[in-house]
Amino acid sequence: MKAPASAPTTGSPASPQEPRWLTDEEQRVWRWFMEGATLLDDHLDRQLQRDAGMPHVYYGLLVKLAEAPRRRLRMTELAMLAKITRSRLSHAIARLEKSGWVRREDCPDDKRGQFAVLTDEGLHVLRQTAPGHVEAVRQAVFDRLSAEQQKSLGEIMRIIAEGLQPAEAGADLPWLR
Amino acid sequence: MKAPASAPTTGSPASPQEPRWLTDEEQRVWRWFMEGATLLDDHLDRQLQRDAGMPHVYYGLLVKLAEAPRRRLRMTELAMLAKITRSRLSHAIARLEKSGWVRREDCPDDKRGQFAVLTDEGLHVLRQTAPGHVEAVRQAVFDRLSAEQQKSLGEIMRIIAEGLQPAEAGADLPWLR
DNA sequence: GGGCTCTCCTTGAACTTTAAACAAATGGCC
DNA sequence: GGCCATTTGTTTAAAGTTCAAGGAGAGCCC
Repeated sequence: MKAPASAPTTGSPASPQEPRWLTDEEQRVWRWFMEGATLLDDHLDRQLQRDAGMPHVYYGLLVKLAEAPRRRLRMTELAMLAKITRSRLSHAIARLEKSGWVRREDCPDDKRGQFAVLTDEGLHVLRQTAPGHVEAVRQAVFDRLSAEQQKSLGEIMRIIAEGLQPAEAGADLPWLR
Repeated sequence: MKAPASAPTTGSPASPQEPRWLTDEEQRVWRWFMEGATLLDDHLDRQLQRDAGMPHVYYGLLVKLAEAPRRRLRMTELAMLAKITRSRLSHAIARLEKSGWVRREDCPDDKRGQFAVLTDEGLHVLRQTAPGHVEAVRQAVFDRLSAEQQKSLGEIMRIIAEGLQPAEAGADLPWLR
């Protein structure tokens, strides 16, 4: 799907080395993966845009804040938890601030630092929209999979995720993971 | 992760019905899913942006065109295959046209219609960059999963994808799926 | 303290995506 | 033929994301 099918099997490897093409079976897996992931993310994005007035990623930010100690997190910490760049987070928080769901606060210890703080209004939106969102996730994913499949899915995605975590990520931030 | 943990189990269902919250275990699965999918897509996006000068979705469009009969597809057909809106496709093709990798062609049968055609140059870029891309996919996914896991992953994602396919999609387009 | 490097976060421009509105062509129906 | 709903693809503007650059404070070494 994403790449030409199996390889024209060669004898000795050439200089740039014969690419390890995907087999037909691997291609099928890969195609379903991309298709499922795309459709799911688009679906949840539309659901949240409609019901909560924000994209999926922004919703995820509010959730992280809601779970944090005083409903607040340092920008860098939030960025790492949400797996997005600080730049993207800056823009996102600016938008959420404009919507009144998050406010910024200076960090007393470090004058460079900023906290993103979930406002009462933000918490309210989250409470209002969480049920609908969980239901959407359930209908799209959990309702359709057996207990075994759910377990597999978790393991598989954990493996993939951990493989892509920049090795040093969080190594020096003990309070992460 | 995406939603508060398990439910304050109620006796009788309330009016808007007690939300079917995710259990802790489901939450873990869901968190790894989102995290893995996000990291993987970002990773491949960066890989292709760096090596091919285009985002992952655009690369996917070139692949679809390369696999199509005369390296060409109607806009609507391509949009359905790639699971994107026609609007998005219009913009994408405009960009790819500017890069010289795709050209538009009028449809003789239907004056509204347009074909997107993969140019020789486009095919060349694809050939150049496919090996690197497959390798990236392999390293991030297939090299890390057992045969069993690969099979599970395919099945699971197929189930999710098919559940989200608008039911009528392609029903009237027999040449699709 | 002075100088150096690194970290924290923001900014602006370029690019991509979304959503809504639209023109043109088709196809069916009378 | 004439009308009307639908399909096809594009366009516009607003929203979101990426990339490279930069200001400002912290940390360290002398």
